[in-house]
Amino acid sequence: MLAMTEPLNQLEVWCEGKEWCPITSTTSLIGKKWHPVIIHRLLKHGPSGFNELKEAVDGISSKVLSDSLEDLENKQLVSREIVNEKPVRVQYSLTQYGESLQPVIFEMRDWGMEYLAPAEDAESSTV
Amino acid sequence: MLAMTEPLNQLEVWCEGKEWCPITSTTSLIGKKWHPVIIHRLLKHGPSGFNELKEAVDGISSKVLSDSLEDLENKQLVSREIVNEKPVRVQYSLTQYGESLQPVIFEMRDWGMEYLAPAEDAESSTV
DNA sequence: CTGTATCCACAACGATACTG
DNA sequence: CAGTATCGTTGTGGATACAG
Repeated sequence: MLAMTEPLNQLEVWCEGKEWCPITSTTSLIGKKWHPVIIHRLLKHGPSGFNELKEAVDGISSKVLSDSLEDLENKQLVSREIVNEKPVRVQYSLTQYGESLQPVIFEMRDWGMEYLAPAEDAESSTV
Repeated sequence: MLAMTEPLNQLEVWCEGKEWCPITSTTSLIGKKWHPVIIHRLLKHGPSGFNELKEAVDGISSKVLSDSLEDLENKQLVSREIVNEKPVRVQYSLTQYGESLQPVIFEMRDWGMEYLAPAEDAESSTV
């Protein structure tokens, strides 16, 4: 009811008619634990260095971040560029393809904000 | 509470300030392989039986579907109701909470539709 | 029809330490 | 700064068979 009404008809065929499923396809790309957070960070702050990401994500280890970035690179969602040789400086950024995920990531974020936010007594903080 | 513009500022704090992250929280709920597809199916077709889901999802085994549904139940996203005793009939449906995920799931689906759809020469299918 | 019981395989994650 | 090397643990999924 949101936007399109026509193109979605195809969906019924693909998704319920088996064989190919847009959702399964999408999760196969961003379904790993840290992928959405990493992508979100890149969406919000633009190109970032390895350690910048490591700080921002919080909780992720070097290895897992490294693995995740490599995976995202293979999937063409993130690009890796060496900016400096001396003190090695690498920059990770979203490809156009990766940026197209913005609506998905933001929707996930917004939902989490609305339904999973830790209890906040802020409203009735007048007490 | 849906259309918020203010609260999002909090996000920067929570998500980049560490500690709590809406995206990580969301993926911890629907981040498993089949969860999004199952939810999507329930969104589109409403309450369904076990085998109905098994058919619809395509590729999922009894065990994994069972495990997934149990997990979704524990997370309060899906409710399980026994409709009939004779020939056992069970019905799975989304809770209100689960239904609230619609924007997220649809966004994933739409993105997949747009960017991952298998090449279609449908345009020139006049043959 | 609606599951459970097993068992196995492998991917994913995490902690720690080390390197250019 | 930007990773890699190990190693171990757990998670997740898949195949098959069986059961209420």
